[in-house]
Amino acid sequence: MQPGEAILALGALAQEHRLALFKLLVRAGAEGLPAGAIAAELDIPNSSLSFHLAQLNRAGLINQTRNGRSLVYSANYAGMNALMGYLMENCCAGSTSCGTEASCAAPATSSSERKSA
Amino acid sequence: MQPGEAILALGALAQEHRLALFKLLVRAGAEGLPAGAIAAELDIPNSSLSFHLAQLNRAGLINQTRNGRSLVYSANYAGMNALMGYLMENCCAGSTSCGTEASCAAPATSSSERKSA
DNA sequence: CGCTTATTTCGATAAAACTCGAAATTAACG
DNA sequence: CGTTAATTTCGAGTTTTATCGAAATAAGCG
Repeated sequence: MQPGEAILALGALAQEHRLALFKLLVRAGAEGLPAGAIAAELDIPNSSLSFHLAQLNRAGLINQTRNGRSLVYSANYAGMNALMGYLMENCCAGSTSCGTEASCAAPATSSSERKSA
Repeated sequence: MQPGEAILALGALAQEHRLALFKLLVRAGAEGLPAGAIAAELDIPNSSLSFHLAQLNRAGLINQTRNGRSLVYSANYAGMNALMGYLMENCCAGSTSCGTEASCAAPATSSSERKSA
């Protein structure tokens, strides 16, 4: 993951309605929810919701599929996990004493990401 | 963690310079780095850096201590982990089949959850 | 096929965030 | 205690982001 992608994802989540929306989809699981149901649940005008859905989608945090007339959105767990890994990579510069101190609790996979992941 | 806190933290990280700054501190580990060294490393004017440091500090993502004349900043790993846990809490509404599918890979500890799931 | 419904795009407005030089502050050092 | 070094606050200009109604699009349904 590159800095620009992480900023896109973080910025997508750093907004009241979008955070509520993402967490709603996280709770909903793989089935996801149609846009209309989300708008009703969050009490947001359709046009505003569409804007926010586009942001989350562009950031790779949600997926879109069609079911009949409805567009169904679901959380992209892989994207989320990639983001979290990126934030903690190279924690403490990989020092071994770090993970043992309840810091760097995240998986210190480091894995030296390829540039073109 | 409450939504407002999460938004503050996510917004703090959703910015080019602040993300670079945070990751710099994550790499630096518990020792941290003085403000001046950070400004030099990131090539940001002192006044701009101060603005960004304040944002990260307010979001609970970094700590500040004094060492001689320098103010030393370090990553707050606990704050970071709290944020990541919040984002994935109630993943798939707690269904057991979820964690096994490479979704919800984050620890579904739901440790500090109160009643309000 | 046309009709219906779900969702997105457009446009204008309002609000918030970023930048950075200069001045002010703060604390250590001699 | 004055001086100096490190950092923050202030102010003004620029850029980005959020909001939402109305109109347009797209796709299923009968």
